[in-house]
Amino acid sequence: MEVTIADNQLIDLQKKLEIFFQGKDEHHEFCPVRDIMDRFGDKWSLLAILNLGYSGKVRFNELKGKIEGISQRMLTVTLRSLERDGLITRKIYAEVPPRVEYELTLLGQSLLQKIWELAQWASGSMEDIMHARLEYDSRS
Amino acid sequence: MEVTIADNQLIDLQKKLEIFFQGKDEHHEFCPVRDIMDRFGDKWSLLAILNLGYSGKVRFNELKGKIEGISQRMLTVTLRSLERDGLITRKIYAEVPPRVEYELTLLGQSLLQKIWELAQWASGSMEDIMHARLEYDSRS
DNA sequence: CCGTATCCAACAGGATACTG
DNA sequence: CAGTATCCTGTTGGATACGG
Repeated sequence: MEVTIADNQLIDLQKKLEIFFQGKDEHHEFCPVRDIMDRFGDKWSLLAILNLGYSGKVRFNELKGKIEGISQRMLTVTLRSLERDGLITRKIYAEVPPRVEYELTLLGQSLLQKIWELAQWASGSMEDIMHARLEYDSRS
Repeated sequence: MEVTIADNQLIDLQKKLEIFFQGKDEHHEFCPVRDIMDRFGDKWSLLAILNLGYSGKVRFNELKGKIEGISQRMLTVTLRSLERDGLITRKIYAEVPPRVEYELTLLGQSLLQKIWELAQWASGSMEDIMHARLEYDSRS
């Protein structure tokens, strides 16, 4: 029986998952995963982090211009949440008019790395997914 | 001026982001990222994929038992969406009582790999995040 | 310029009851 | 067993107006 590289990778991953699953309390929430989504499973966090990674240090309205379609309210909410989790810093300059600059922390940069990899996956898999959808929709 | 490894990695990533951002149409949605979230940004998809990766081939109610708190309706909805995107397969056995088995496709396994890496990040960063939160909350 | 406050609509998703 | 169908609630996030 032939075993492909993909097979080996899956088996490898399954072992890791086994350890991961067994590590959790039987009646406790499966936290790390839930926590990922709570961090950037919303509508704007991912885009905010990507733009901050791309632009470096950015002012509020500058960022607002870069994230197409975001409202003032949601940008504030999103940035506050990221700041609270230590993913970005917020620097206020006591000028008139006021200037506020946002920037990724080291922790934020490490998350950006992961998000980037995920974006790569999405980019590379888009075609497969679209094809699968067309087929699925044509069957029903 | 000293340049750390982290600095280099960030600069590297910024270059990649630059290419990525410039590649998109100026007035077009930033798709790959949005698409990621549409794929598993909901409440249950991630957990479903992780459990399918862990268990291999699973029946409906078996999976329902593994994903704590999910309703019958949401499991159906989640699985249908994953199936539509070609991430899992659904095999119906014409028996009485009926048996339906779900399994990750190769595409699904490749996503699982990415999710696993993300879960690792979340696991490793949890402490930092919690610390940041405590500090943030104490300041306000 | 950089927010906050308030109100409101849309939608995700839970509870329950019913079927092939 | 493996789902639908229906109803209903809570939360997300958009629009708008106002404040430091």
